[in-house]
Amino acid sequence: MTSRLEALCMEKGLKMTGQRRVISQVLSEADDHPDVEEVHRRAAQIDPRISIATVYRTMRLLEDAQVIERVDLGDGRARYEEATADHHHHLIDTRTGRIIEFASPELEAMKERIARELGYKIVGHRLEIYGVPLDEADDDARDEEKRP
Amino acid sequence: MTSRLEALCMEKGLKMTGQRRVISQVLSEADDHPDVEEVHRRAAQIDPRISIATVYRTMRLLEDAQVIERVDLGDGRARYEEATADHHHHLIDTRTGRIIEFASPELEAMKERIARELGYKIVGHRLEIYGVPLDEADDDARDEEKRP
DNA sequence: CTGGGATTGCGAACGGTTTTCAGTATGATG
DNA sequence: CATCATACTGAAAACCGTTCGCAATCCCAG
Ligand SMILES: [Mn+2]
Ligand SMILES: [Mn+2]
Ligand SMILES: [Zn+2]
Ligand SMILES: [Zn+2]
Repeated sequence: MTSRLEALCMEKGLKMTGQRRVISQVLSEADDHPDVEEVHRRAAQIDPRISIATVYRTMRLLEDAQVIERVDLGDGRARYEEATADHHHHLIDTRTGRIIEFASPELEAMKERIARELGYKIVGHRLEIYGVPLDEADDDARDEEKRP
Repeated sequence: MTSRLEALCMEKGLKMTGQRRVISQVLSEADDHPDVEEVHRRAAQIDPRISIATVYRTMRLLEDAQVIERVDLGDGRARYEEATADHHHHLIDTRTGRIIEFASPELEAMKERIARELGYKIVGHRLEIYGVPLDEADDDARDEEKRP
């Protein structure tokens, strides 16, 4: 069956090759934020003769076509997720690497207001929060108390 | 004369070499967000035999010592600025590359609240806004009207 | 002054990404 | 359904910012 992303690609008039079909499927089934190597790993499980170069090329193609979005989480590599109607940001658990998505209309509005006050119209923005679970953060505080 | 950053380095007990003095001076005099190559270019004007490897090493040293801060503006390389008491973010003019600094306690508070609601304590965060001047943005809008 | 650990310059190595190029597959056309 | 121009692919090389290994040099506590 054709995946969500494959359908989207056809709508956009992209030439559908076997490789693109496989990569589209992988990305449609993903509910995380895989990097290129991870996409390649998953794609290779479906068709082992897909090269990493093709994955790189396809990710760029899909990004330019606005089918997927690049996510920069501060580790050296690009991560990706399916493009969605609803905009969101990421909170990264620095202990586990777990990624929590969140959206905040108030925050978006505030950001918009700040730009306007500076005389600018926003064309893009980036926000990530790095954090540790509140209970484990307590542990940290206790640790520091013991070593002043 | 010893630069602000050189004094700071000595306070922190870092061994002061000629190269570190020059790089400290360059960074003290900078009021922008230079990348490593730019710092090297400026340092080489003072002492042409400073190598880029030493600049890389020194930037990391100063960053670890919290004397400077790394700024990630989304172009592939690391940029730096003197560490200041007051935290701020950057609005990048995508037309000119100009960087405007701004701070917003409300925004920081909101971000803090969002993390708390998700059960997290913030240990770091990143926010950049990319924009175009409001008047030029008007031009864009007009352009699009003419080509619907 | 001096000795020895820290620092430097150079070039090689690195990791993620892009490009080159010759061979292959796609899908529009007849 | 066969043909064919064209776009795409795999493999390897190039790229780019950054780090590393090593021998030579420098700092500074004694
Ligand atoms: Mn996401
Ligand atoms: Mn700044
Ligand atoms: Zn947002
Ligand atoms: Zn902030």
